Amino acid sequence: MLQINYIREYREEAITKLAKRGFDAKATFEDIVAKDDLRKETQNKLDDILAQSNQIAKEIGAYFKNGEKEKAEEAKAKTVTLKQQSKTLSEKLNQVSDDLQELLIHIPNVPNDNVPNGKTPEDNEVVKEEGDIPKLHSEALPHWELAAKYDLIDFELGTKISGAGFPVYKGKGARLQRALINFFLDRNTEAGYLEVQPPHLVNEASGFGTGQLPDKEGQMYHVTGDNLYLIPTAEVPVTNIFRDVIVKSEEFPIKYTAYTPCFRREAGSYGKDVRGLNRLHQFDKVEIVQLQKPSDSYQTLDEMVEHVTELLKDLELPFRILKLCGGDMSFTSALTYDMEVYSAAQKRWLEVSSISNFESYQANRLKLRYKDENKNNVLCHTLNGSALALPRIVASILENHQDEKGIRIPKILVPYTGFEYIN
RNA sequence: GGAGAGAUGGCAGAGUGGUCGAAUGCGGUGGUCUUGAAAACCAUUGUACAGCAAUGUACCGGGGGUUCGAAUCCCUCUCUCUCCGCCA
Repeated sequence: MLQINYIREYREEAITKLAKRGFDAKATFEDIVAKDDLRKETQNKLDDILAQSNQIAKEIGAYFKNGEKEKAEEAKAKTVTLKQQSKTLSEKLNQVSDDLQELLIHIPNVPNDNVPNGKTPEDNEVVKEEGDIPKLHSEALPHWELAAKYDLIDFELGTKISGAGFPVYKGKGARLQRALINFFLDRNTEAGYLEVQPPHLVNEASGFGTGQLPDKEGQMYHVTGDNLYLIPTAEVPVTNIFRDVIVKSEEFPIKYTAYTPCFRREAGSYGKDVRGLNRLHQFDKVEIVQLQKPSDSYQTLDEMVEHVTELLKDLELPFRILKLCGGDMSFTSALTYDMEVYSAAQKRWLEVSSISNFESYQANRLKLRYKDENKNNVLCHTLNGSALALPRIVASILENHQDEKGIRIPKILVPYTGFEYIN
């Protein structure tokens, strides 16, 4: 959520920047400023009435104490109008504040200046491409066939138990998953991230804090009996650790990592996008989250990209880094890098990480602040990224590392899997 | 699931209708003392909105009500704890 003072101060600039993501903010901003003016005006009037009421109440107290009953009754009479006025004004204030909030939460984050122009994924900017795309032998298979051939993943079994998009990992397939989780967590903690295990179901306030609610309600599984949501990413519970918190500036950078399953309804997806491991309703992901001082957050973003880059290199996967264009960025992000691995049998790039700086957008919803040098409370910047999402990594390992004998496990993972080959 | 108790500032914990944004203790910050530290002593120490400021207003789990006046009384919701039951 943007800060009202930011909108007031940088209105034209913000309109221009938001246009980059195809959002026309002009009319909304006008409404917002007008509503905010009205809010201030109403608040001032109300404060004035309340001040008068408080004054009279004090006087009445004093009269009673001195036994001056008539005077007290006289004063009481004066409060009748004030009471009526304060009631009307506070109702109006509530209404105006609600309206204002409603307008504010539907404005996406302002893109950073470095965000490329564009509307669709084709407009994303490739900033780096690394690793060799393997030349597969003639019998090479896509990962869903490899998974069946070596009995690593049973999609039909998952469908029986739950439905499409809920695979069952078996044997070396399950072991590979566990190896990846441990590898990622080890590397993240070595890089200074604190490992946490957060809840997998969150309440409404948490969903609101990171921006999933109210707009993306349909993306999450909703447990209506208890009004809880299954997390679509560990970003939600981990970032919400800091909801309503004022951190000390010397605590920066605050770095957390968590492994969680992620649950996504993915309504409307179809075709090759959902084949095999490409898009699932439940998948595993290790997430990294950082809180930073505004002045340092972009340096932190670069560091996070670098960290994930190292993971991909160590997994011996060809990958590329995209800087997302305005039209392809998520609602809450100011700048996002996507990391994609190449899946050689499918001949497609698969997104395995999305690393974003939300600047103060989430922090404003979360009321997450820090005390600066002048002891003012200032909104933090929040960042997060996948390090990494498992299924597409698995898909890419299976496809890229297949040969006539089977599937070779990347060297770095062998200590975790306990085997070098799947065959 | 049944019965009961409770929710107050960073923490602990007073406060049952007026002078309470809230005693006291701990913690934090600044200072005095000290070669330095500890101890002791003194001072200070919540958040938000409006305002250049003085200051005003709001906040004692959330929402509503009674009253001239609510942390305090009433209603309601949420959460926590204790005991019993069940159970990984």
